[in-house]
Amino acid sequence: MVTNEFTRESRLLTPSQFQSVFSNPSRFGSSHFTILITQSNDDNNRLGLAIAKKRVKLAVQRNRIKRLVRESFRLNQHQLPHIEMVVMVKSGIDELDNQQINKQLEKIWRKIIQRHKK
RNA sequence: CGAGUUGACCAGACAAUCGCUGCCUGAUUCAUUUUUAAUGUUUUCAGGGGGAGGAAAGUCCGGGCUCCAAAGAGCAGGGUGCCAGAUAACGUCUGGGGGGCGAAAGCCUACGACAAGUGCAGCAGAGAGAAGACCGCCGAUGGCUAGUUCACUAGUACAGGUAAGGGUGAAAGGGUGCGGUAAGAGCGCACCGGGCCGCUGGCAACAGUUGGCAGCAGGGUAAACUCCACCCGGAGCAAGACCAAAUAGGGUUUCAUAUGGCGUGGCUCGCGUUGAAACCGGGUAGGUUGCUUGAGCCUUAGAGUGAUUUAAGGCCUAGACGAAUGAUUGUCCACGACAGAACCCGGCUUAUCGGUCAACUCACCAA
RNA sequence: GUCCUCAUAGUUUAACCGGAUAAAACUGCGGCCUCCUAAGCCGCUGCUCCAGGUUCGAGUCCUGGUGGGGACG
Repeated sequence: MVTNEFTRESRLLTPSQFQSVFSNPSRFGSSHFTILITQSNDDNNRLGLAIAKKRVKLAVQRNRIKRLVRESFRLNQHQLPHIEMVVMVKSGIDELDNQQINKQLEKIWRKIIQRHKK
């Protein structure tokens, strides 16, 4: 049975968890995203978000981006391998609309899946 | 109906699918206790109902709350500034007064005191403060020159007089008119304006005055120092409290007593704390709590011009913590602005697509 | 989230107690000199972050805003 839930177990919660990703990452990117991933220790995928105030000024826009990333991750998580990832953004992303952001994310997921099969 | 003013309210709607969060109910799992059963910082599932704003923002004021001593005395420092009231409090609000703008409704207003003292005003200008003679006017009086009717007249502009006029400047020591004079001048008078004293109205700010007094007055600047009146202790939920890994900072008793060091705004006082020995146990990472029922909202009635307040009845309306309200699709319309709670309230300020309602003013038309 | 600070040529600093032309160095551009470059010399470049207010007068004083920098678990 496949559910599209997004619980606390699918997130990075503590600073130490974030550190483990930052210490040994492989990078993926697009024009407005940078994604760091490492192999997960158990069966869960974990997502962490790092959206700097410097990159996106307004709180409304930051929230919007976080929601879109989570939503996309939620819908695609079962296709991904068991990894821990941190999503970072580049400046200018707040000028994109929802459809453009979703397209970019889907591209990245495909890249990650392909890379992992090799 | 047109132009405008003020106040209040709303902040796309509906449906389907997939998700997030904590609350309630029921079931389930686990743990503990004395078996039936109860409890819960346990696990999972189902159902129900709730889930960002008018500014949540800037952090500009004011409170609550918490710790520092229970927040205390003095100095320093800061704030406010017409009057009265409202309030928990305010730099906010309400009403009133003065001043300004507008045809009106109405709007704006840091608006105490330069007659307590000190300071400032470049350049220009003669002079910038109880002033001043550059041009001008006069030259009565005194001087000089001339005349002769010799106790006078004319001229000169030397002494000097003069604040009317010109000119300088942001600003030049009441205004207009008449009299007056050598020319002038509140020098005198009339009116206007202002001052002091009184009276009347008002709680007061202030207003009025057909009353009296003195010709009239030292202008501006206090968002210059200052004076006067009133107010303010400091930090902040990363405050603080509790449970507690690693590591090694503490409490009690006795002794000691520098008036030092540290803790609290800047200082002084004051207060707390300290150094040694013995005994006993303590608390960073992390977690829990503080955390939402509150100066709360709605309705009705009373008091008040109003801000507001009193009473009765009803309601519970976000509490997250790597941070919840979303995404996709469809339909409709006026095609959706500014923008996201983080301890909580009262304000102010700033950003903002539009829409609805009420009251009032002016103009036009009709009666 | 809370608490502090700063803003002047392209950059780094000045400008007294508010007083009229906002000063200096480096850089940039144009010119002179030189066969060319460097050096040297001359000239140019400003809404004092923005908007109001106080004052006769504001870079300076007051109020509101904008933008940057920093500290605290």
